[in-house]
Amino acid sequence: MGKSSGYAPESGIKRGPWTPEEDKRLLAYIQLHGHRSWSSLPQKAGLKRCGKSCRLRWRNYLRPDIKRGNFSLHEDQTIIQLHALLGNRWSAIAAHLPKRTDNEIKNYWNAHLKKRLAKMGFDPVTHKSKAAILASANGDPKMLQAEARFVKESFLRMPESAPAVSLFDDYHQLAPPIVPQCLDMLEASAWESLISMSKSSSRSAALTNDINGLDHHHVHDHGLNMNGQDCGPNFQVPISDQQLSSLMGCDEATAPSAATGSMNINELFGQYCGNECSELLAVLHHNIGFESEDAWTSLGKLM
DNA sequence: AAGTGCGGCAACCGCAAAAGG
DNA sequence: ACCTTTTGCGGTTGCCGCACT
Repeated sequence: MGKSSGYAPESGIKRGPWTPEEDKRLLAYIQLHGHRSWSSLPQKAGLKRCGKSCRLRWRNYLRPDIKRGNFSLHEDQTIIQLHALLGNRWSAIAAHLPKRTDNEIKNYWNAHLKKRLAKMGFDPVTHKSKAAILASANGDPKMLQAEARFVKESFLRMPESAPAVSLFDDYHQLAPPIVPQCLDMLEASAWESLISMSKSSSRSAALTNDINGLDHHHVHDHGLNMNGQDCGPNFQVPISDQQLSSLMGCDEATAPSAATGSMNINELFGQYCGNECSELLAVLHHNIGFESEDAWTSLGKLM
């Protein structure tokens, strides 16, 4: 494993996978003496490893307070949120996920979450929808304006659900004073797409001004219909088959039909996320907080 | 059953920051 | 204040096992 494995006779230092015997020795030594100096530890413990390797093995595998195995939905959510805030600062992210190592989180991100976000049409680096990035690249002033407003709103938003451990104890030390208590990029990206889609709809031209005047909190809290009127959580958004197909990145012919020209918001998320993202849909459900279970039941049928 | 391709994960490397002399 | 050593972090690599042909 690793870049170079096996025994390096010239230095007497062993590399590669750890054997159970080595694990046992390392564990026994640390339990007895602690690990004050990794550089001298291998010799004292009778291991033909470098201190760095011993430290890594302890940190990522042998430590007693390590949870291994599948990540929970809540952990997924926390990682995505923290990554949106902190980027690839795995140790900082791991600090907020008890019993998970930075290495494990990094691997999990690269192997699973990154791909899942990409599949949903979000850029895993910026956590923005690819449609918005494209519009930004094209310099669409309306989109840029909307995006700026959206980011601002996201940052000013107060939390509805706390992450596994309060991340802002540390975060306050790194960031300017005005920071979000909980920035949910998933939600933000989803609403961003939704709003920009509504704004670009030919059928909703008359609404554009109305929607321009609304932020996603308003939408979240009240919902709005095609006329920009509050109408509860089951509000409809205008969407054409063409828009839906472009959103989903497939042919109009193969995309699910929007049929009536407007979709229930929950159905829209179902279409948008695809049928393979039930977990993320559940996260969205949790964060966005729709009260209508019926809508989510119908969404379940979609999947 | 054997071969091949791919994804997941453990472990390594290089660099930077912190600590110690 | 400077140099050396140690520790910590993020990126990358390569083995292993599973799925597919």
